[in-house]
Amino acid sequence: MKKITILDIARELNITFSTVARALNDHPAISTNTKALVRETAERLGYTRNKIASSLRSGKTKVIGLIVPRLELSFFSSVIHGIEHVINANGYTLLLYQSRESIKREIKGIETFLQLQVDGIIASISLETTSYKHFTDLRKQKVPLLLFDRIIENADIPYVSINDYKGGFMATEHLIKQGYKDIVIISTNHKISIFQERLKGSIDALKFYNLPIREDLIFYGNPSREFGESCIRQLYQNGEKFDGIVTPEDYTALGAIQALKSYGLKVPEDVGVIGFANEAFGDYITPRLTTIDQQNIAMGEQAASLFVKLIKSPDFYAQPIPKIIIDPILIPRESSVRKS
Amino acid sequence: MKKITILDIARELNITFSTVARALNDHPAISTNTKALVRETAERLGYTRNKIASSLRSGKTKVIGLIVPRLELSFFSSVIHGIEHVINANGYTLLLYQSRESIKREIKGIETFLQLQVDGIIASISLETTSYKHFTDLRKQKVPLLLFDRIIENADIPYVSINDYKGGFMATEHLIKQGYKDIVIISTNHKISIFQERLKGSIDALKFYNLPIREDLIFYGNPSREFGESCIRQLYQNGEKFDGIVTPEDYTALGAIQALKSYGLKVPEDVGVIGFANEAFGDYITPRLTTIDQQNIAMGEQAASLFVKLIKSPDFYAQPIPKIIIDPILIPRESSVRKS
DNA sequence: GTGAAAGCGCTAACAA
DNA sequence: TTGTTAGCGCTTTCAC
Repeated sequence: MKKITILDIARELNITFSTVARALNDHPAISTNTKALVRETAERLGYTRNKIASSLRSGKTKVIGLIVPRLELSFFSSVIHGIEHVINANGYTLLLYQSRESIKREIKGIETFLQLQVDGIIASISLETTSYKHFTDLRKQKVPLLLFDRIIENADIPYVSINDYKGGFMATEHLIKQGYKDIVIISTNHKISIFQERLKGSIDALKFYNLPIREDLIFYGNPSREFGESCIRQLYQNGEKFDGIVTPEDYTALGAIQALKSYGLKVPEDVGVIGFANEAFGDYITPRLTTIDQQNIAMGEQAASLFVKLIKSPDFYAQPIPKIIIDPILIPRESSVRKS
Repeated sequence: MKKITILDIARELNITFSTVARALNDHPAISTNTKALVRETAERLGYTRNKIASSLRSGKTKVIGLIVPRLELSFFSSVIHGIEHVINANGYTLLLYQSRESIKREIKGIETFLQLQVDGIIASISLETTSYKHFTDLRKQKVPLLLFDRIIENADIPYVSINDYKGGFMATEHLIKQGYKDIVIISTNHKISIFQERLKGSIDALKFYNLPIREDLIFYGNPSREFGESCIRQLYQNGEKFDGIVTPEDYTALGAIQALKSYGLKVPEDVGVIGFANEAFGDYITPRLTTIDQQNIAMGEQAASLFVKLIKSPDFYAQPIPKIIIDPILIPRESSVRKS
């Protein structure tokens, strides 16, 4: 079964292939009659437009490359939900690449996307990423790039993210208002801005409420269940007095809760715990995890909408570079709310 | 900054563009010297191969379309992990489309993929899918198609899945062996084979162990947390006697456990619960959820490997159509194991 | 309202 | 070992 092209349709109707092409593209100068005829014949012959050919000619692929660290985080899968929705509605398709938190793979993904002539790239950087050349180069090459969540500040690249500083502040303030006083801050040793901002927010909340900033109650590591557990273990072994835990993301909070339970400490009665990111599992565990929601689907939709809007403008990188900052939302659940 | 093509490299070196093309493709007939020169110049000028042009010419895009119902299920994101790994190692890229359990979107995805001239499609069908024309048509058009997990039987389409019958049997047998006697089977009203097989397995396990098959203890609905809850509610309201719950997937099990807890029933002491699919959250909840693991990453890798192997053969659909059936693995956790 | 013709950047058969 | 040439299927400009 040979593939049908516009030439086959043209032959069938005794017209030229350029008329067919125009008819299929709904060109205004083609008569309604011809259009109908062409469409009917296309349908009958089982024609499928070859987008590769049209992309080569037009220089547009209508494909957008998406780089995410990993799909296993429900945060990213929900953002993708939002992105895909808007992107598809605008006639684009998503090409997916997972960096798996590796800068090497991140670079590889960009390279692949460029070869495939994507119309642009949407990305959230890997935890490992500290050099940004592969992203700033895109700007130089005038390849549309938009970052979300894990963004790069001051790089003249448009982005959509939440106010992580505020998120960190809110989380910590929430624990304070619930009456927790000796608050442990678990942070990370990754340089990416979101975690730095959350930490700043937490520290400022302590200051704001006149609580001491104790360096021995601040932990830096690789955000994960294991790290959450290990922090609690250390606190316990050192006999530290503490009653609140602020974490950089939900998995760390999960590990912390599990470790606390294993030491016979009750959450939230003895220790209050708050996560960050509103991963789906937080609603299922016992106690249900208080966390900060990042409006995932909205973030995805806004990122995609902004991207689509910018890509239509003559210069994607025209100043001023738009940045959308979404408000974080506190989701109070059991892990931090003492029944009085 | 104009895009660099092989012509620019050729001009720079005073050779023809076809020599450049050959050098870049490591053609054996080109001297090592020329190759080095070409590569160096390409690098220096910042050349990026235009895969769209090469695809148009060669008829191969090295892109594989992937259709999954939804990324939010950790099952699918892990399978993708496996698929992406193998696919990338073989020089392919993944184009992603989520059907969101809608047959309409599923058809749309296939259409998009065909227009983009993907080299093949890997898919797991939506819950809604009962007519398979859009898939069997692919076979007619000789477009490589491989299904995984949610497959179509007897359609002469290669697939990779687990032995769902065995999984259903194992799950039910496990409860029986743990001493549960009045076993509720929650199944679905979806026609897709995996759920039908799991149900058959469950029923056969009851038969095998001489337990009665009670139609009033079998539920059919849309697998979800809500459905799990509603089943328990009905059982409770009808005053049914039961002590074991077999579910079609983990979210239904989660809902069941939450409902049981709300009625003051203890899991696993009063009622044993087993899920299916080994979703990530099962390990985090209280009690930890016993489930059936589908070897997600391995399934992805095997699916991708088989696909890559078949696509290299002269006829993707050569008989006999290969089918890989992976063994399910029982993951006993707290929700079904009575401490004696 | 439709036709003619050029060309996007590359691959590959055929020459030399 | 390298050059010449013809397209892949479409978009698009210029004619008429």
